[in-house]
Amino acid sequence: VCDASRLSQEERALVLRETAQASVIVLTMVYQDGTAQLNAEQKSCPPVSGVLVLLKSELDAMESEGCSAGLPGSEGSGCKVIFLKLEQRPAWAQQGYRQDRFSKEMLLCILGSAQDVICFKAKDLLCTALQYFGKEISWKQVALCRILDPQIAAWLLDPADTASCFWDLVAKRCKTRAAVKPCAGAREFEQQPNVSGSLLVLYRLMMDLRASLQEQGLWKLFCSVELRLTTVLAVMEIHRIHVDKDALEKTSKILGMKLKQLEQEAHQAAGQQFLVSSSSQLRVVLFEKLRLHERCENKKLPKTVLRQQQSTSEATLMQLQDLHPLPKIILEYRQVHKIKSAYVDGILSCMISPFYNPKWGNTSSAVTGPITSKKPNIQAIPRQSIQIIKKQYVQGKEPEVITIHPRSMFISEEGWTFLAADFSQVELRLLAHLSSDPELLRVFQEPLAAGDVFISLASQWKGLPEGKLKPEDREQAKRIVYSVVYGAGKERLSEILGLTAEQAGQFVDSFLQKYKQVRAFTQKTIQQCQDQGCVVSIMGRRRHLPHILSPDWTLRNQAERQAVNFVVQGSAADLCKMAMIRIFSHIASSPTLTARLIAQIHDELLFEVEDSQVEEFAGVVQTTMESLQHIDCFGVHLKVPLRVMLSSGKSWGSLAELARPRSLPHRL
DNA sequence: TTTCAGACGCTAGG
DNA sequence: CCTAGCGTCTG
Repeated sequence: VCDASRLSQEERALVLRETAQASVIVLTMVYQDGTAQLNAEQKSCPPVSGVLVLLKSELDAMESEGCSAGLPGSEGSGCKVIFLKLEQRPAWAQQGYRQDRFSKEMLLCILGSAQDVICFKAKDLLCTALQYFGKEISWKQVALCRILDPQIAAWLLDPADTASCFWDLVAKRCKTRAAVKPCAGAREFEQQPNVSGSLLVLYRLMMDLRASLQEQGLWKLFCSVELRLTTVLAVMEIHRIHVDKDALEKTSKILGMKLKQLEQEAHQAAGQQFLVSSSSQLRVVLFEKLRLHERCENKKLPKTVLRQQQSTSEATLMQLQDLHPLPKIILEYRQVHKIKSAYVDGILSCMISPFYNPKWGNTSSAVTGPITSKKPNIQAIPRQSIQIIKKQYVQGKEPEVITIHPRSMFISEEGWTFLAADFSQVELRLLAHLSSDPELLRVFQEPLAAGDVFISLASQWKGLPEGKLKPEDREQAKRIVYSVVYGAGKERLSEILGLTAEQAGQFVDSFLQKYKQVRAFTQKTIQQCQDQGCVVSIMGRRRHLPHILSPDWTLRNQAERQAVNFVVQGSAADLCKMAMIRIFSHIASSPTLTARLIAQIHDELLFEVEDSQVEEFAGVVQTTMESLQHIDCFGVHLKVPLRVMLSSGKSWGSLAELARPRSLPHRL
């Protein structure tokens, strides 16, 4: 290993030339505690010390076949390992800029081109690199980079096996492993300080994974979706969102007071002290002390899944609220408590600097394929605001009503605007496409599709004109549709709808009667899963469901629902990922556009756009997203058009719908 | 006796 | 159906 800081000017130039010409580059980050990205799962991420770069100038087929002796220490010809020191220094201390500059130059050389690079946990590396570059280099300069990440490759091969550490992956996926380390256990090998040897193993691992991906026809999906998404996510993660910290702190206090007040009310209603947030204590009060369940024997109260006890869930409390004041109080308590703990205090604890900036992590490893957000979970921040009535104890003052909306705490920067683009009813549209149900297709294909889909669906289903429908009809139609999409049974639906299982079952039946092909699609999917052991999404993503043939009725039924659910949800995830990539590329290749992707809330993309570019960019987003009806390279041709709703505003909580540009008619 | 990880319950999002 | 995350309760 050669330390870049010890190289002479001439040697550095040579290394840069070699980098540009290298056939393969393998990278890993090294942390200040001496561990690397390849070491076992680290809980806390220690500060970065640098990057190890392995340059491989010639791609010898022999080696990847496993024919060479290939002991980790004795790299064959054409290999060079360089250590790049990466240290964040305060701006005033940038004196050692020479070495600094070389590291940056080198990294840019590696990440700025489109050559193949291999890195385990590529997104982390990209994030640190981007942060290291700071403002000197625009993210657009690394927008084209392609980092092959074995973790993602393995996940694509089998989404079920949870993200394992590097050495587990090697053990599981490396066919040439025997040649690499004849008898040593992974642990022992891991202890070895020979990181450059590990880099060679990393290279082999990726080659083997590539072979598996190619065998299974997943290579294209890997390269043109997952790989490119890594960059999109890294750039998104670097961007910081402005949060109104003062307002958050203020609401935290208000909510705290409200909780105390509700707690007292609950104690009073119950006639005793108890821990309101504890479901087990609440169970005792509701069913042993007050015996409320005896007063509603006609209704079936839900039980907890594992212990078959009386549940205290929302569904139960809703049914009990006419019998006693307590359930209502608990419901409100829980709602307020949830908002306070997860979305106000939770966000506050995620903020780093005293002023603002929440950071959001993003992993690409969930079973169904969608991206998920963490710390805070931006995807689960309540859509609607809640009303809080603050009692005034000062004489003569009216009770004050306060609205609390966690989303409105997210504010755009000065001179910038939030733009949200929402794929309307993607899942339902996909269901229409996948099932080819004529009635369902008609809902979307008719020119009147400009209206509310659920209203037309409800009217079609119930045989009533749209004007005669009540809002409940729409809501019911929506819930039934999604429970069918999600594969929920009638028991589950009855809970959601607050009806008996029989009634719910009737609804589902009458729905499936009207849309016959939907049931056919469900059965076809299950059949396919039974035949092949897996189901496939619209762009070729797979999920293996071994339980589909299980003799256990519960397991098999679950697998059947998962199969159907995966095809619809997984395909929706595909479309959203594709949308992110396309829009990202568009911005990256535009010299003027500066819009940044901030968050993805499943079927909604949230951008921060310079005020002057909102109109132009809105057009780009809409055309790009709606054009995903046809994705030629994946053979995707949806039978229904895709619709995108746009809205914009200065805060995430107050977005106003944007008029649809004239140039984009409702239908082509 | 105290502490802490893991199981369980609930609910926000889609 | 599948996420994340907060809170109790248990051993």
